[in-house]
Amino acid sequence: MTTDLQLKQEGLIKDARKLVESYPRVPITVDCVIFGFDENELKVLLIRSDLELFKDKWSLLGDFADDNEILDDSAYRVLRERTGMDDVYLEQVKTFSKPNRHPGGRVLTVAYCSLLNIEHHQLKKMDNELHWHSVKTIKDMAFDHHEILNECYAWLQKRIQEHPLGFNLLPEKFSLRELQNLYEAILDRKMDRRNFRKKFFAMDFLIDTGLYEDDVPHRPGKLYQFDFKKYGDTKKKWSGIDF
Amino acid sequence: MTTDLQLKQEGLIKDARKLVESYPRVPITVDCVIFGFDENELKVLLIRSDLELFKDKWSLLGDFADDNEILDDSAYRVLRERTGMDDVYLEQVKTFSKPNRHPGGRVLTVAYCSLLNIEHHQLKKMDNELHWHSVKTIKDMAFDHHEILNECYAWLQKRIQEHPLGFNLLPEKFSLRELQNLYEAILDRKMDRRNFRKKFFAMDFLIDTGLYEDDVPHRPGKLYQFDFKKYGDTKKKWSGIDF
DNA sequence: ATTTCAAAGTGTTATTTGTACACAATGCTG
DNA sequence: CAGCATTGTGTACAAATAACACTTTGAAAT
Repeated sequence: MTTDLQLKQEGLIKDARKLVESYPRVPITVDCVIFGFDENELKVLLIRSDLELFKDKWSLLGDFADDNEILDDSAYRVLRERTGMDDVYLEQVKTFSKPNRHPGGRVLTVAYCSLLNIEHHQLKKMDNELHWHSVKTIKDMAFDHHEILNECYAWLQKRIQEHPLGFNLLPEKFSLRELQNLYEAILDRKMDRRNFRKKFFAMDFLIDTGLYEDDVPHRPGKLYQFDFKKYGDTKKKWSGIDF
Repeated sequence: MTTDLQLKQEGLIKDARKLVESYPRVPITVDCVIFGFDENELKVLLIRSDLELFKDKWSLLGDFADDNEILDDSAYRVLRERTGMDDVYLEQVKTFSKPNRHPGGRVLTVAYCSLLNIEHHQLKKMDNELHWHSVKTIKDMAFDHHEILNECYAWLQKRIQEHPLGFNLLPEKFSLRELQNLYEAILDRKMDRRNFRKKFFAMDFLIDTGLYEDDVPHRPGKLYQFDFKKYGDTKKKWSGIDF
């Protein structure tokens, strides 16, 4: 049964469609800034540009958005396809729209920031086009990807002081030294060991596993886990890392 | 003179263009969440939806992006066209991409947050389609605009504690009471008057104009200006409003 | 003129948080 | 079993925050 109202609705939707179709369209990509932590350095996962024009340059992991795909899903898809990992921390950071940022014409890209544990990620798909680069020294990036990286890095520095993101970059069990090394690498400054410990213990989100490091040539440190559940449940304030 | 190298370059660019052209395209809009402050309330400037389908709903100020326009410029254009104002605070907040967020088909929108002084803005263009609404009570918004508003409001709450944005919402000269009312309205909580003053004076960015309020039925307060120059020059830390 | 009112303006104290700093305990190595 | 490197811990001082009350001022009402 088709009522007048339904007919009218359909007409209005057709109008809306006509309006939308009268405007220019732009190809959309997502680019993922995938951070990892290894050898006490913050790393970013890059791929050799697949554009012949940029054949000596490194590129963020990205792809064109599929039709009717919400962009968060596009970004998860890129991660899955490239790293084989599924439950990775991911967050939208910023959209880049300079008309000439892509040599093939206007392409708008939405940058996502992602954090993963390098070791856990088995690199099944780690062909020789993919490499981890030190964030501090990487040069020669394709497109405007260096600008995107810088924005995401700045975003991360700010974000990690407000939320417990860092644990996504560490193994499930970690020592306090590893945790501090991570913070020092990301924030690019030294912190006092005693105050660092005090701060984290005061937050009360670290679970003592009862285990110890076993591959160090000195007194081994305790291993902890981050209590994601408690953090999620209590919504207790993450008191911020300021040092 | 055309060298081989130039020819090759042109070939590569053509390839790149072909690649880009093989992907789907999406219409892009910008939507501006324009905040104002009036009657001790945070307001947002909305327009009656121009879509017949949403004729009883309110819409953010937005427009489709022009060809080859960087989106920041699109947003400034929207502001200029709608409010007649040119030097308005504006910042990109987030991109929204749900495939069904627009009834006329997929439209991606980039949300911008903007702060302006309601009184200063002469509303030359203030036809009766435009209205200031209380952020706390507004309902019946078109598209996913309520979601966008909420994200921008949350963004503002966070941002105003880290940067001196609030002054964009006030007249050039303002009393401390007005400033505090602004913070209380945005952060939605009461603050201690003495500590508030102490904090702002300690930052040392308030210029005493020597003038006083003159339209109040009680002891008039001093009027201050925010020292944008000093703030910009010194990059001195904005110590944050926590109360 | 005097009183009343409402908000401006001001300081102190207690508490919490941040910072600086040093020494004993442990487990591995040779 | 001595030496080494790193873990683990506590205290004192400084700075920031939070709580709190009284005096001053100018306009309005009487």
